[in-house]
Amino acid sequence: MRKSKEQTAESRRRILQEAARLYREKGFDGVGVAEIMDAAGLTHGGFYRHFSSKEALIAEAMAQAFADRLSALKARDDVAGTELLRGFVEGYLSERHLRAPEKGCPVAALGSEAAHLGGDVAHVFETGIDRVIDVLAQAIGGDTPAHRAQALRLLAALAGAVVISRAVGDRSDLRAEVLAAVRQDDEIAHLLKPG
Amino acid sequence: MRKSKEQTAESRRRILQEAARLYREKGFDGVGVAEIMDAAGLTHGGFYRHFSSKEALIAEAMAQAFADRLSALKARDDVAGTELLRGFVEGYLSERHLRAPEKGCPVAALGSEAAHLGGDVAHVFETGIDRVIDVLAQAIGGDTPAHRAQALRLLAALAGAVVISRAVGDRSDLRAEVLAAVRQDDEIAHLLKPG
DNA sequence: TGTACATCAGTGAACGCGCGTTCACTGATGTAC
DNA sequence: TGTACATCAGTGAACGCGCGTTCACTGATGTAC
Repeated sequence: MRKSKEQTAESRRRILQEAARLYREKGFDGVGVAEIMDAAGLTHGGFYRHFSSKEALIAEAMAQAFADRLSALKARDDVAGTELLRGFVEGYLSERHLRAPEKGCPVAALGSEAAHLGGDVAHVFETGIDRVIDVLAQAIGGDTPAHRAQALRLLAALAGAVVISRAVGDRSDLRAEVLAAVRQDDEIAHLLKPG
Repeated sequence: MRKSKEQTAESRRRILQEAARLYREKGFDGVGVAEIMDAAGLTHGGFYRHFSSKEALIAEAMAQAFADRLSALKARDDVAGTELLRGFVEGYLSERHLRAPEKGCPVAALGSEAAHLGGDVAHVFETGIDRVIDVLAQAIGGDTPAHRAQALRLLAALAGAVVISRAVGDRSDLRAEVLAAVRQDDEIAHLLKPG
């Protein structure tokens, strides 16, 4: 039953993609190796041909999740920085993002759980967040400390708002209230203005 | 071995206090019922004399965590609103808070995990956050929608910054960078000004 | 190019372990007379 | 106030279950000649 190099690489890709999706949806402790392998169309026994442990998979899956987000951002390379920022903020604060963490921001979906892992996972979050901040700072005005600071304020406010929104549940008045409040922030409202 | 009503109530209090502490430190899936009972000085078998399930304990322990935070805030009833706010923000963004999630904000410590539980836990988070926002809005200027909005922006920015800081690990340059960036936010910097 | 053999991706059963939960039991507390 | 009995907080062993991980095995792929 040995598979070709291409098929092996393809299996690995599917495992990472399903892991990146399922972890964001259910949390690191909410998904087992078997469920991920099943979603990838494999049996759980073969897992250790690809990864040395569940924690190693988590680190690589999070790198995948950040890479996906970055390439989605950079795919809009043609549009102006202000357009990119507006799309990012609108998407981040959208009902769709709240309801689909499995396709969304790893920080909002898994930030507080990642803190318990440390090691490689912390490093992946550090690198991933740093690159997102780079892209956002560039879109705001350039790679200066002041623009990076504004990008970090933006990400913190958005991630905090989404964490709160998801924690209180979808039938809470607080959800709409916190989303509206963050939209009204001076710096963020400025990014959302058309033109 | 039956205990008096007072001792029973005292046991319940200890279980809730240890649960509130350990969950914030290690996450809901990172602590078992046995570890909490042990920390409370009991054996695990007696757990179900006090709570119907682990999830019921989580809900009550989170209510306890929010109540503790609120009473710490309200204990400073004598000081002016601006002093209360400055103390809250300084404490939230302090290295001590980053390093001691077990005594800190439940949103920053457990927000993304709470989203997976829903039900009673979501309701506890909703109520707890709502009350914190009430106190902060009062300290900012009163119970108006605009002041509540500012309080929500503040909590979102602080929680987001702490989630990011803890996720990237304590040896990351990003940690200091995000904390400094949030401190420089216009609304927050205004709260931090003395006088 | 063809053959013989080593490699190794994937299977499915099995492992030990810790988890949430249950249970029979103990004996001090609370209650009814 | 004292006595007899019911209650029930807490103990410690046991339960079933799902988890991460290991392993013997299969057979197609890759490699060496």
